[in-house]
Amino acid sequence: MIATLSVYGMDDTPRGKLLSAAARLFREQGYDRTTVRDIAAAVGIQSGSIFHHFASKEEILFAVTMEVIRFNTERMRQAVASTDDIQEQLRGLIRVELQTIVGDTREAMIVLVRDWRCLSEEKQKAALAVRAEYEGYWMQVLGGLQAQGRLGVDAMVMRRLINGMTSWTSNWFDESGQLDLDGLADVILQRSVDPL
Amino acid sequence: MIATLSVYGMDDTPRGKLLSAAARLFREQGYDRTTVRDIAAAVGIQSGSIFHHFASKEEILFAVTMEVIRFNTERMRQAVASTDDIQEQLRGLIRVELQTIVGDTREAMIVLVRDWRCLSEEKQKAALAVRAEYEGYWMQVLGGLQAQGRLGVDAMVMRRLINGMTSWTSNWFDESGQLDLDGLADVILQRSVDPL
Amino acid sequence: MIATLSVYGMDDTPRGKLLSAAARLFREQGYDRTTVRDIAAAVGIQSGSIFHHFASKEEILFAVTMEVIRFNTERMRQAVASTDDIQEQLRGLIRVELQTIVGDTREAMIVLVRDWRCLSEEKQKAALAVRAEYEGYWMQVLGGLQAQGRLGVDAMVMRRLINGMTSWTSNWFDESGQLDLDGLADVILQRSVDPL
Amino acid sequence: MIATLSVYGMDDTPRGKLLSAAARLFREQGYDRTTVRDIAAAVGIQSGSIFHHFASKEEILFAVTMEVIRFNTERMRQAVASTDDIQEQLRGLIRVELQTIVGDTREAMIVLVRDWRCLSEEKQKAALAVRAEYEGYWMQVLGGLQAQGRLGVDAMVMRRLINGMTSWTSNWFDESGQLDLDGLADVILQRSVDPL
DNA sequence: TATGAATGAGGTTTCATTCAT
DNA sequence: GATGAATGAAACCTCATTCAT
Repeated sequence: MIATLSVYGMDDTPRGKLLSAAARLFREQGYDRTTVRDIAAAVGIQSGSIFHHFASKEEILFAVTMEVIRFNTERMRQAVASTDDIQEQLRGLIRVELQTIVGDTREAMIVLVRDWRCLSEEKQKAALAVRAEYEGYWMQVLGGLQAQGRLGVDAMVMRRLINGMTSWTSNWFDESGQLDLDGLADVILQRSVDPL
Repeated sequence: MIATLSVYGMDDTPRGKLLSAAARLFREQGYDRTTVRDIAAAVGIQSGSIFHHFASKEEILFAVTMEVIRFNTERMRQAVASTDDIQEQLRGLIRVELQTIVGDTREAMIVLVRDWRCLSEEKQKAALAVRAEYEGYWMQVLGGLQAQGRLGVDAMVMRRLINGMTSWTSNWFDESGQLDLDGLADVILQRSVDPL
Repeated sequence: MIATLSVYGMDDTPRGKLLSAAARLFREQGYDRTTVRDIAAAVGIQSGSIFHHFASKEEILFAVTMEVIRFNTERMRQAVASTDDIQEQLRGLIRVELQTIVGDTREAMIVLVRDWRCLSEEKQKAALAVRAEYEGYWMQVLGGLQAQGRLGVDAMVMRRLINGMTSWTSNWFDESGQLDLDGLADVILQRSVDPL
Repeated sequence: MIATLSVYGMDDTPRGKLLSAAARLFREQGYDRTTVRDIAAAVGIQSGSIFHHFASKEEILFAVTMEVIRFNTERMRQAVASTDDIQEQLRGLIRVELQTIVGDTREAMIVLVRDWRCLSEEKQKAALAVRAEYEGYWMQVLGGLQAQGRLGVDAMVMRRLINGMTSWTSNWFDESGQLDLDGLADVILQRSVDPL
């Protein structure tokens, strides 16, 4: 059910390889502890050559951020579009968000959360603007459920609680464990919405 | 109901003032971006003088980490000891954990989560060892509820979900908003455990 | 009265456009602060393409230097040739030198003085050799006046004083001000030579 | 007659030695071509240590600039104060300016002129503000002579011409030559002012 | 204990130049 | 002739840490 597109822009071009390597290194060591030399070495070029592709180290972080936000927003759009049943829409959103956090965009998502403050305020604003669509899907679905009286709490608060549960999975979830991703999504769904 | 001890070690001594200042700066700027000079300036001494109190910058982070873990573990112990009703014990744990994250130890808790990886593996292990008691209280209570069939999911998984919800509050919770801390604790409790 | 030839070599060819752009940029930013990219961008090509026209960045500076020396030397020759009256010859030299410094070769002349030391010693020597003819005209005329006892000071010293006055005009002279170029030339002449 | 104070701030302190070395290197190689390592090596410290004394390389240039302006302004003040005869005052100004350019502050004066544009606009403004007093002495004296009808040209223009003659001496004057500094000053004076 | 100058390794970035296409 | 990605040396600057005073 989950789309398996490769992340926009993280392709086989020099730029794409740089972004993939950077995302991995940022995740492993943190943005501040990853040197431009590290990134260059990971793709087999000299550190100075990086600056033909990105104006600064921060631009690399920004690019990683934007690519992953755009890519995952598109996934969210698809999840909502795939059904008309609002509860199933929520299940889809949760599944996809879990997928983004423990699956193919895992590296970038961890970076996105942890190194967010390493972006300048300007860049944070730009990223938030794109992120708005992503959150829009959540509010649309949770708002609908709240209107049906099935949430028991404000939609925004519920979004925050779900977001906490999903993002925290990066710290513990083991795909080879007993509980699989869809199972976890179901648990979270069950804790979030009352049955009709 | 929440204990209002001051955090152990973050007292009026030079060392304590250093720790408070460091926790705040680490939270604001991140560990890597906070310089020893920043910390020294915040308490009005020279950067070289810091090394009479701590052997290295990392020792400061470690000390902040350990102080807050010990302090909050003691709070957890009290929360469990304050009642025999297992559901009330869980409510207490949730309340206290929220309190640690948005209340008096907020600075240090954010640092604890975000800058965890800046500690050497050795120090991480040492901190985890102390943290074990903290998590022990949770497993005792959640394990009890699971034994009563009131959890609907593995106790460990539930702990992770709750931990996600509580820790994420640092990103959004506003004490001056409509929902207060106890109200939020109740919402989380309700989502976690089935009534008898 | 002043020749209005365009500077040799600074024509409409790619090489000529490069030289003009370089002279302007060197004047504005200094040789060291002007990048090969700046120059390339100013004429709408890529930086790598510059090296089809010049072997190195320094060769560009050298070419600017040589073009302007040759061009202005020719002007000097004409100024001396245009009259037999020795005082009028000096007036012509002063006028032309002022013209080179505040007029059409202004950019290059400022560069010539200020960024002289950016040329290798070898190139400095080569440029000085060509410059010798230029200074020759001055010495011929001032030497003649000194022989007539109308200088009151050694011809070489007088040449240095005049050169100081003329070259310094790049720092202050405003063509739209009250004093025009010929007027200034007359003032300098008057301060240099005693009447018969 | 010429004061032989050592330049303010260019004393035996680390900072003073740094300034002297920097002035010499800037003069020899130009500001842009002088590296922080060069300066550090010249006084026998590591390059990083420079930044305990100056916040940036540009601050060193600025300090050199300001010290020499202040020092020479004080000399000018003394030159004017030393006599009431206006023509002798002018002789003093010329002598002192020549002294600043070929004598003890030679290094810094050449730098001041040639690398002026390497200062940020902000710093240029700050330096000009201090320089105003220096130029004030010239305008006071030349204005006085103009009022007596002994200048034959606007005082401001005359100041520019003299400034050209004096500053250019850095390119040619040889103290061991036939003409000494006072002799040169007399020549310039003679060319500038008509006798009563 | 406190100071503050010094260290020295290492960070990001710049840039003239090269070269395969 | 032109391109533009890559090089690699070197630039300025940062910063945890040391140590004589």
